[in-house]
Amino acid sequence: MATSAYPVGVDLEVELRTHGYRVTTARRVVWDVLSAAGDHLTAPSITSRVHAVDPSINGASVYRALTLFAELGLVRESRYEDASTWEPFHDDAAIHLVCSECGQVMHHDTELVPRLRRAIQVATDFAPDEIDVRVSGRCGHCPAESPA
Amino acid sequence: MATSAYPVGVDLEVELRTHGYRVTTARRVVWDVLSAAGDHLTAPSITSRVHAVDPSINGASVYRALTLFAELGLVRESRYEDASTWEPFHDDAAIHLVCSECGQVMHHDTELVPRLRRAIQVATDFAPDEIDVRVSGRCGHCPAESPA
DNA sequence: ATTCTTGCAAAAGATTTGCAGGATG
DNA sequence: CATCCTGCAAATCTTTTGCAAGAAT
Repeated sequence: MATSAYPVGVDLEVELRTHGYRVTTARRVVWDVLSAAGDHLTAPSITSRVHAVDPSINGASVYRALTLFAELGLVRESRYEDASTWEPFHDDAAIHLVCSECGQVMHHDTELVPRLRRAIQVATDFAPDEIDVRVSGRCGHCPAESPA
Repeated sequence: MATSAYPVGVDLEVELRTHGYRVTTARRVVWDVLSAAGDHLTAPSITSRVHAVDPSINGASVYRALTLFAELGLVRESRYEDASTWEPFHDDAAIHLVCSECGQVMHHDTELVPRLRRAIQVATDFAPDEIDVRVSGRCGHCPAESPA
């Protein structure tokens, strides 16, 4: 059950080299973790996943990789006030379905997002930029709550 | 220019007393900050706003109040992995419009949210619970970027 | 008066930074 | 082989918890 719902479509090595940065193990592993995860992750959770792959990679390097990726526009850092979560940049129309049971995250494309954008433009004086939709619930693989 | 876009509609004192908790200054101030803010806030930002009102309230009490409010269902704690933000509980259909310029947050009700819920139910095997929509952009009061 | 809550302080966890050695181009 | 990156460790900031004193009922 691969979780990757990300059409990654970004060659990390090319991106790094193009901008004069070096391709290193730490950066590759962090990128792999982000690509595989499919949803916003906090730095600590990214770090622990990175460690599962290669425990020799230091936490500080994870932070440095994330910061770099953000500068390159490869990941999006969501700052809800001052708490950060990170995920690979992806199209607006993809919304997040987060299963409360198993933590699995799916992406779902729907024209309702562009539609929502237009609705906002028409109904308000707000000029929308990014739209972030997150839905919690139960995925198809997790059994419905049995009556206790 | 009141920011409060929240139809609060909750009497904190009643909620507390009903459940056997005491009405204290700390709890009242934290509640006021949340009600006035209008969007997800992290604990540190809540704490600093609380301190602006009453510096004698300890940071630990802010955390304890938030935890209590969450248990009472008065606020919603959004956990994106392990980072938390808090806001007063409100109806699903209200989406967040966050101005990147001035930080102002507006709520906007739209039937597209319930519609989105139905669309998910129909198109996927995911059973949606809470839907959280956040839109960044520029509000009507902030001037469009002038060509540099 | 009773006991729930708070403030304080210390502990545990998250994030940033300086520096010397190691890997990359 | 020049220098970019990393690991380490220390510093800083966020969040949690124990305990005795202070408030709310």
